[in-house]
Amino acid sequence: MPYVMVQIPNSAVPPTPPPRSVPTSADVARLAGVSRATVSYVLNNTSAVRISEPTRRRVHEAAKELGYVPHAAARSLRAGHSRMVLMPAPSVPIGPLYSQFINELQWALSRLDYTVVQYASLGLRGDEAARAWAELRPAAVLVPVGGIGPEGVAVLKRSGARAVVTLGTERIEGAHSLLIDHAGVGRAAGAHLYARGRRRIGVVVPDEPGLRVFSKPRLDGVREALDGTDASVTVLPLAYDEESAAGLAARWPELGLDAVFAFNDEYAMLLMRALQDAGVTVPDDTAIIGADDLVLGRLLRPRLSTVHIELPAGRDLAELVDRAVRNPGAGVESHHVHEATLVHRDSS
Amino acid sequence: MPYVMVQIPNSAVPPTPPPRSVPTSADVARLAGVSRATVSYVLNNTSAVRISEPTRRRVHEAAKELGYVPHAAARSLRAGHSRMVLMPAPSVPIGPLYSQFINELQWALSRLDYTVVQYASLGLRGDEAARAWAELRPAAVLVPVGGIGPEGVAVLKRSGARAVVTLGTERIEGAHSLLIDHAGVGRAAGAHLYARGRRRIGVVVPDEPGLRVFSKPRLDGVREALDGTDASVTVLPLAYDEESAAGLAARWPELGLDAVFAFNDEYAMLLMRALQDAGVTVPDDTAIIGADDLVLGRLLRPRLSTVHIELPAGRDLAELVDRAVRNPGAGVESHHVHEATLVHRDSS
DNA sequence: TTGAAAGCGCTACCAA
DNA sequence: TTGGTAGCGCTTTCAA
Repeated sequence: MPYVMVQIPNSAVPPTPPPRSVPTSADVARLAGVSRATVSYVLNNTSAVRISEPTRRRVHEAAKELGYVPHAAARSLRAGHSRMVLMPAPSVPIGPLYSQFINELQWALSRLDYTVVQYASLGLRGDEAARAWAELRPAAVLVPVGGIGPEGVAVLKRSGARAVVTLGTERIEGAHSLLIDHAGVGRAAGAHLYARGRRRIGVVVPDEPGLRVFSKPRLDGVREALDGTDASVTVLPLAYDEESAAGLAARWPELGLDAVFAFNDEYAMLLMRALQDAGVTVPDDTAIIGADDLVLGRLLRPRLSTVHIELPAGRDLAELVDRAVRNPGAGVESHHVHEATLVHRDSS
Repeated sequence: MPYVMVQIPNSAVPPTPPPRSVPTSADVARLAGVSRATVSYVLNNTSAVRISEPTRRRVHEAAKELGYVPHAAARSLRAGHSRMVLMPAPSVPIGPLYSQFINELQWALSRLDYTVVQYASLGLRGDEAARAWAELRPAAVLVPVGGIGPEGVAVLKRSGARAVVTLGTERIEGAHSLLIDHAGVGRAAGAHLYARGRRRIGVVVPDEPGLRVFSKPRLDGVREALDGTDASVTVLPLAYDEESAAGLAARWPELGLDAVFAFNDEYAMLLMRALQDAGVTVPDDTAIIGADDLVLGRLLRPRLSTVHIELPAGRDLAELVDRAVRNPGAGVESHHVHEATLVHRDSS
């Protein structure tokens, strides 16, 4: 273990106070001298029923004294539904762009009074994951990318999910789909490099399998843009470490590339450094373009060209979810996220 | 809205198949022609009871046909406990170091058959957050940093949490505490800069309030290391954008600093670029050191000195949680995470 | 204004 | 080997 015990041997601590069991609303009722119904009315501010002020006070005091906290599972079991929005937790560290987006989204959903929960379904494949999510009976499920198919959507809907929203490159049957145009990112990059006179174009594809969902359509986009031209596309596998980058840079002369689309700005930075260390001049020998328009791209020299992609605003997506939850009967919608736009700086 | 509807107007879709209600184990029992008890035995592989093979088959088939998925809330209500480990979702994009750590941890806990859930408690302050978490009746709660106090821990324990583990700079009464030595990071940086002959030392403190929990102890560490010496410490507030960095760099001559500890590698990169653009030479005019030992530090020129900090391995932490859950009566433990170690490269 | 009681879906005890 | 059933904690209808 990389750490070291430092304090409080087990025996030095009073063996936990009398393992008094968790207080329930019945306990509160007993202590306040009222019925469980009254407790529920008071604590939920039920407007259909008027409770006298003294009673209210007694209930609140009893609840506070016992440290009563309602039991969400019991409540939603009784209610027959929950206000939980479930998202699978990303299984690989996703970049700052998506972290930011997820935060915004969580914030917006909280404002709409949803309980947002990221569920780690690491081992699970396809439908297994959907089933695991369904066990929690969420009101809505928001799948960032490629983690679900039509059968998964069906499982969730059958078990009461009022909305399934996917966020990715393709439309999923039965789900609201937000289509992010990753292919468009590749197209923009490819077209730009071509327009700048480049013809032998490399495309970085991260080794990280979790990034495949992004890298595949981006690569396809480059191919599309260059299809029917005299330009060639070379796939360049790359791990996110110096050795891998140096290895790639060492092969640069034999590859004979005059441009590279580096998947995103972070990989672009990695590769650009390795190329520069190997004596390749950017952009004269080889042009480089990244994607995602991160801050770090502006800090590089030469400044990094990139493809900016607009993710849906957290608020808008939260509203889509809310609409879908409130009106699950309505048809499924598909939206296209704004197009990718090219940001030309000095590296291309 | 930054996106555009593209397909399937509401009216073009069959208004969702008859909103058949969610199948329960009773439905499965009915279809299979057995009792609910038998269904439960079969689906849970209850070993204390032997069910005939034909019956098992009938139950499994019925379950599959109905698309039955058990209801987690009902189950844990009945069981009186859950295997949920709850972590608050970070409210600001936390760096790659912590993302990586959280992933590892989730993986390790999944292996131990826990359901790991990140809960977004964005609006909530202090005890409110603890109460919200307690409503879910998690078996354990893992609070990455400064998001809980002793009262919060008490609330959670009262409502059945068998373990509360904190991960931060200080020990919290009643919780298992993993102490990460952020002050040690600052101390290492400060001592290093002093040893390199620097005396007028700046310390970057990010404007981002969510990073305060890290930046405060790191700053304190620098002060500790320099206390009683002839060196001075200057606090440098900085936002993570180019303008803020350029503004700071413009004031550099009047600040007269010969070294700066830049909070972490990302802020170091930002500041280093701004300083270089302003004509400040690194490390001759001003030494820079970062922290967290990210890949990007090795990609800068000069290569960035940094402070490496070893986070607990996900597996070890998962085992600590498991131990605590299985034996909640035992005393609370505090552990020190490994010390910060200095990585000297070219920027200092 | 308050209380009694049913029932959400599930599991586990006890009987058959 | 299988079924009946109580009860987990909560809300809500109906009566008092």
